[in-house]
Amino acid sequence: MAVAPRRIGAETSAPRAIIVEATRQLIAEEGYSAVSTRRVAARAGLKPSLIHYYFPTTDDLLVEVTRIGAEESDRMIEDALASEDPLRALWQFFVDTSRTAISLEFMALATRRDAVRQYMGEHSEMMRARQVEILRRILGDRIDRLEGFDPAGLTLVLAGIGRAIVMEEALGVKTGHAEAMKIVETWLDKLAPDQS
Amino acid sequence: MAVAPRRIGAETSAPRAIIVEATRQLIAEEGYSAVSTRRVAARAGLKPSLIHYYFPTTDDLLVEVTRIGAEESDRMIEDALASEDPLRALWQFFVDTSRTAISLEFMALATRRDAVRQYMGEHSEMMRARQVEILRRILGDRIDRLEGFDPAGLTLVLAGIGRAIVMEEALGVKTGHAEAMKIVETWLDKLAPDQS
Amino acid sequence: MAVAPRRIGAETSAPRAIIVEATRQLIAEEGYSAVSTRRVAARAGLKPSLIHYYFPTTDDLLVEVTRIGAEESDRMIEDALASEDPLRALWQFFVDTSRTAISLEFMALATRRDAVRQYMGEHSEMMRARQVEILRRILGDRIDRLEGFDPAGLTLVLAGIGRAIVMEEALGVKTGHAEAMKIVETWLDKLAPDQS
Amino acid sequence: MAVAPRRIGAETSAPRAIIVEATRQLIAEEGYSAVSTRRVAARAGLKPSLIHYYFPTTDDLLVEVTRIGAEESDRMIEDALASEDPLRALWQFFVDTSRTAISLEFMALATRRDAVRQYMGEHSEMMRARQVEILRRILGDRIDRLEGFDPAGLTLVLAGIGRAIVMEEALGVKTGHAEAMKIVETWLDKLAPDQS
DNA sequence: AATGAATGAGATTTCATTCAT
DNA sequence: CATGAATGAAATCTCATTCAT
Repeated sequence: MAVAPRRIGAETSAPRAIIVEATRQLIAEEGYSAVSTRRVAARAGLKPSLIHYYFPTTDDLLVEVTRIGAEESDRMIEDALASEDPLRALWQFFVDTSRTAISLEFMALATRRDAVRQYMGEHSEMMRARQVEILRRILGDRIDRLEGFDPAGLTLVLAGIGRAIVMEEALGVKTGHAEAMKIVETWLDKLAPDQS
Repeated sequence: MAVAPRRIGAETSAPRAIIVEATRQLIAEEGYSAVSTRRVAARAGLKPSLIHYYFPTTDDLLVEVTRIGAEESDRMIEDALASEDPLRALWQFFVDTSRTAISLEFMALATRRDAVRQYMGEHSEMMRARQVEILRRILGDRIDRLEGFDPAGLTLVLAGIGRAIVMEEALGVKTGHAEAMKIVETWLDKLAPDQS
Repeated sequence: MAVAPRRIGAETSAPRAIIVEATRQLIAEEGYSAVSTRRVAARAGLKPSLIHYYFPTTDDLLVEVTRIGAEESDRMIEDALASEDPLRALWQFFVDTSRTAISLEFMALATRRDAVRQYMGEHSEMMRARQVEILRRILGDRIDRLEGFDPAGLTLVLAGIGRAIVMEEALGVKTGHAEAMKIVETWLDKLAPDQS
Repeated sequence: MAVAPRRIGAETSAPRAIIVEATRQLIAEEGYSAVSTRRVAARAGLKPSLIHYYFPTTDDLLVEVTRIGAEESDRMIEDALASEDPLRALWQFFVDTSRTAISLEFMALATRRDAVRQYMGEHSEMMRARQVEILRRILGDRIDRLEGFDPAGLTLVLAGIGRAIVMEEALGVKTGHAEAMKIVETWLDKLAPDQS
């Protein structure tokens, strides 16, 4: 866990966890711009000063929340990759509305905060590599059933389509969603393990 | 255009256009959260009060910038659809870094501002429908060369993949980009008009 | 009518009357602090600049509205004094909720605006004298039926009690209202003309 | 006192008391509309930000000043009711220019601020009831010396006449004041305890 | 007779951060 | 380990008024 060396409060201290969770909720419900010392304190039921005691700057807090969120995503992706039909499970993860919505917030946040961007970049690269590694092993030659496809391209393609669907749903856009999902299903069927 | 009847100042008035352009630049360079009376005024070289004279609320300004940006996108998409290889041109548009980056900002903005979200939703739906209409006519039976594909799904798939590539590039992520582009190129080749 | 010599728009011009009426409504509904160039213009359906064209300063407008309101009160008081039972009619006027509420606004306004205070003072003094003159003539010796009473004191007493009742009603206070009205009725009965 | 649980700073903290007192003076001298962060800070000799540290919203400050002012009135009324000639002492309180002037300001304030109106309404009702209770006990049957009078009506009548006199004095109106005071004196004489 | 443009001032509120205890 | 106090900066918005046309 040795990630942030200059952390002050003990990593397992209750207030610290409460603050991080309150911030996560705030971002999920009102967007990253709603994150402020006061708002977080109010939601956590703690004094504003305590937020700064645990997280000297707002950036520190945002990076930590990003890190915790990323770790949760990691676990979900690992679970997906370890399931019976890893590719289909991965796709389910990519179109999971609640997860993707907050992950888009983190992405928007990354464009504003250098510290967050750097963490997100490194972590995304790492997770992409991890997915590719697993998929390459699991899919093996089956990937050739889709002309021009490669595991690395496939993960990006699925992630991009999933995110687009979730993003557009939030805007009320519907045209093309069912059709896009059908296209993806065609691929998943072709690559499914039981398809001998 | 007959959009905002209570608009102050002619649509072509110099300060109005200057304000909108300054705001667009600000969003492109520093994100939508950088938009504030002072920042816009400073960049536009105008007095802060004048911003509110033309745009009573920040929402009014943001909606206008969104509208102007959407109109520019419309023109680019129409140009793409009217070109020799419409699908490839559309794809070029979707991976155009400068355009997509700011469009992602508008999307993030939409999650925070009701007025922007509504406009974005309606406009996106409209443009999606327009693309589908044109592609359906242009591609005709050629769409069957790609198993499971349909024009409506195709536009979403291309847009999603394009956006993902641009977004990840901003984070410094590279794995899978070349491979994803190769997958798309395979489709574009198959659907290209000259491939009789 | 020769009241304000430096008036610009013709006194009978339509916009002028519309502005004054809009301001009166604004004061009645939202209090004098709601009076501003913009708010008045919005309610009158006119351009903000036009308000300043007719009333160079906000004070000019407020004094005019005060004047018009006072003139209306004058007419109502004159009607009361000319009626069959002038004293009872006067009392009815003093407890008329809608009239008294706005008159209290004018009073609050008077404490803030010198021009309004001066006008209000002079006008109140004049109307008090007018009421005393009429009551003295009408009541004659009947005033002696109330020990220690005098027409001048009587008008102030009735006005004060009426205003207190209206003011307190606005606050939701009820205790003593019915009893106070009963006290006043005792006086009115004693002084009534038909009581030979 | 246990009124505002979320109050920042001890009730006796120096800056807090200074702010409240500065606000009270401001209201007394220039009216409630003169109350603003800047004005209060300037008069209190404190930084504007500190005002909002102690009173997050202007309403919070106004309600507090109203509450403090009401408490002072309470004490004065209790003193009056405990004196030798309670009714005369009460009347002295009602025509005390400095007290009544600011109390009229609070009343005007109540029409604009919901929080103040509610507090004022509840408090006025309570104090009226308190006065009635004491007067009923003290006056006993003597109240019958005034035809049609009742303790509840009497307090309202005295308060209304007193307020009217103070209010009109501020406008420079004089007619009827001496006469009205004479009427009240007649009542006070009749109800005085020593008149056996 | 009317109006659009412009602007300096100020109101209200929120914020991140520092510091002393 | 925690917190109350304090503050400079800025965000959003409203306002009265002036001026040129």
